[in-house]
Amino acid sequence: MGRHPCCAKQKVRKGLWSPEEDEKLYNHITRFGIGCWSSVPKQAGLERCGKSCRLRWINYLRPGLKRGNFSPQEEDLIVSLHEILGNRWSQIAAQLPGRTDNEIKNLWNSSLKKKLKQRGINPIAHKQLRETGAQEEMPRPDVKPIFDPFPSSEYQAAMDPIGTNANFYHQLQQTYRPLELNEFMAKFDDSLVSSSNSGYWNYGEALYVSDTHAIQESLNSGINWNCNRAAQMSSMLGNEVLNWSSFEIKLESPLQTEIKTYEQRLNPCQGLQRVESSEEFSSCLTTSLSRDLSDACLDVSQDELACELNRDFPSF
DNA sequence: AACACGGGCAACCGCACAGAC
DNA sequence: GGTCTGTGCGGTTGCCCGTGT
Repeated sequence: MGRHPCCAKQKVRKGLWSPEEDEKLYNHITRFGIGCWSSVPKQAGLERCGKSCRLRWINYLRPGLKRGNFSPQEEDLIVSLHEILGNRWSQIAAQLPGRTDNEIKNLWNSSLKKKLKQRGINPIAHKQLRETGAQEEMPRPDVKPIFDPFPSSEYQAAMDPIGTNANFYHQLQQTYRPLELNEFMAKFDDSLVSSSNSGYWNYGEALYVSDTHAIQESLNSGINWNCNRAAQMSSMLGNEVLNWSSFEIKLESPLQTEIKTYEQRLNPCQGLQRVESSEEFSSCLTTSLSRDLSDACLDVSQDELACELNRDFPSF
C-alpha cells in the first residue's frame, strides 16, 4: 500500500480564502515549515484540501511575493521568455523573482496576448501576422520549432534597443545557432578525437551543440531528451564523474545572464552597474557568454561516453 | 437604478511523474 | 515490481467588480 490518504473524502471548503484561514495557514507554515501538504490542513485546523493550501501558500502567502502591476520591463521579459519557453509558466516565473506562474499565466492570457495581437504579432508563434489575419490563431507552421535564444527580430530589439548592434547579433546567432544532425555528429566526433590525448572528453566543447539539440527535441516532442540522457549517464557514470545538475545550470546561465543584463539596462537605478553604450553592452554580453560556456567544461571518461552514445543514441 | 458585458484574478481540475510502501 | 499517494504543472472555470447602456 501507499502512504496515508490525502484529503480525499474529507470535508473540505472550496472557493476564496478568508483572512482567518490565511492567518491559520501562514502561522502554521512559519512555525512548522512546509512538510507534507496533505497533513497541513488538519494540523493547521483548516477544512481545506492540502492541494488548496499549497496553492494558497505559493500564490499568495509565501514571503517575497511582489504585489501590484507588472512593470513594462517585466512584461517585455515575459514576452521574450515566452518566445523561447512557450507555456512553461513555472520556468518563466523562475526568471521573475516574486512573481508566480499563476500570476504570469493570468497576465499572459488576459493582457499580453491581446497586446501582441494589437501589434500584429502572433502570440503563439511570435511572428508577424499576415495581413489577412486569417491565420491569427494558427499554430506554428509545419516547421519544427528551434530553440533560438537570439531571434533576429523582436528579441534583438528588446535586447539592444539602441539598434546599433546588428553585426554583433549576427555573430551571436551564427555562433549559437542550432546545428543540423550531421554537424552535430561531427562536433561530437571532433570532441571525442581531440580529447584522446588527455583521455577525457571535453564536455564544454560540445556543450552548446548538445544543448541546442536537447532543448530543440524537448520543445518539439515534449520528450525531455537531455534529462533522460542525464539520468542514463548519471546512473552509468556516477555523480562524481558527471554532475548533471551543474550542467543544467550551465545551460541556463547564458539566458539568465542576458536577462540580468537586460534588466540592468532597463533599470539602471537599481544599484546595478549601468551600461552606457551598446559597445559596452556587447562586451558585457560576450564576456558573460564565454565565461558561462568555458566554465562548463566537465571531465567525462571518453570510453564511457562513447560506449553510451554508440549504444543508444537518440533518433532525430 | 438595473442590467449586461467583459476583464482580471483566484482557485480548481486533471494529468504526469516521482517516490513510498 | 506493482500499487497508491503526494506534488508540481498547465489548462480551465467561475467569481468579483468596473464600465457601458
